[in-house]
Amino acid sequence: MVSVKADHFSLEQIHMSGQCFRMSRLEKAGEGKDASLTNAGTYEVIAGRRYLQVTQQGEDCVFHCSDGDFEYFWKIYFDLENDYKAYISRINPRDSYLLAAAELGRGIRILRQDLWEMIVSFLISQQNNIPRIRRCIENICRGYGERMTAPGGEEYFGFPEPKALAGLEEDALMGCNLGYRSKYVVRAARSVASGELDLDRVREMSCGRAREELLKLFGVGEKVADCICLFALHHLDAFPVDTHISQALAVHYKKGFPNRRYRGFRGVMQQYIFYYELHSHI
DNA sequence: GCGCAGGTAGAGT
DNA sequence: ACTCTACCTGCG
Repeated sequence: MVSVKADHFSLEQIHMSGQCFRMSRLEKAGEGKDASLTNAGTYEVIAGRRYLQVTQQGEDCVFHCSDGDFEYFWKIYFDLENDYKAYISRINPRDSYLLAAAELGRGIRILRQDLWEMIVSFLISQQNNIPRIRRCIENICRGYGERMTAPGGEEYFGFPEPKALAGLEEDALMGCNLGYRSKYVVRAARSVASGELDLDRVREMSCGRAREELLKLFGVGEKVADCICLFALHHLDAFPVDTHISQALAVHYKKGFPNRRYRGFRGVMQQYIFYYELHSHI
């Protein structure tokens, strides 16, 4: 168990920001509606083959893991060392829209998630909704991932390795409710398993080169490539434009988003806008 | 029943 | 270089 003070950090907001599809609030007796009001709760997070329970009450976070796992994995995963207040302070004081978005989502962090898992997750995300994306990924893990037991005894499924999916028929994952995205995932698994796409090399690449490389995958377009760059490779300048962002830009940034001003951390601003568009709606 | 949900590939101008 | 459309599925 590791206890830390985490100022302006919110598991709930990270959960609701829709960047991580294997994070869920654990329903415990006695934690009803009140819990969300005080920003308190316990979440279960599965990342690749790892499992974590983490509890937050206000600024106090308790990670239910060893010191080593916290220091060398989860602290990095949650980007706890990064100063997001510094990003927010760079917002144009006259941009009331972005100020409001950042204020609402100030507890968001850009996670450092597994590359392969993000490739699959965002292949599935296209023309889809978040609840179903979660179900699709859970189905894939249950069907093809390894059954694991956490130190605390919890049973869960790790995310399947490329090898485990590469041998499937292209439409096999329709059984996991992926629909037409099945062939995208199977073909991506083949590309990685065959070495055609070297994930370790992609990790070493610049944002632009990584994006270029990811775009070669069947089913990966600009938006999905940007999501992978942002949520797996932690290229904070990546700025995925989906339907929500596109609409927000059309309303609030008719002259275009101020890319110059936010260069280097545009992806953080993207998340504030995305979160705001999804969760501030009246 | 119909449109939409964190888009993309492929065909047609 | 654009614009248009089909595409699985489930929820309002």
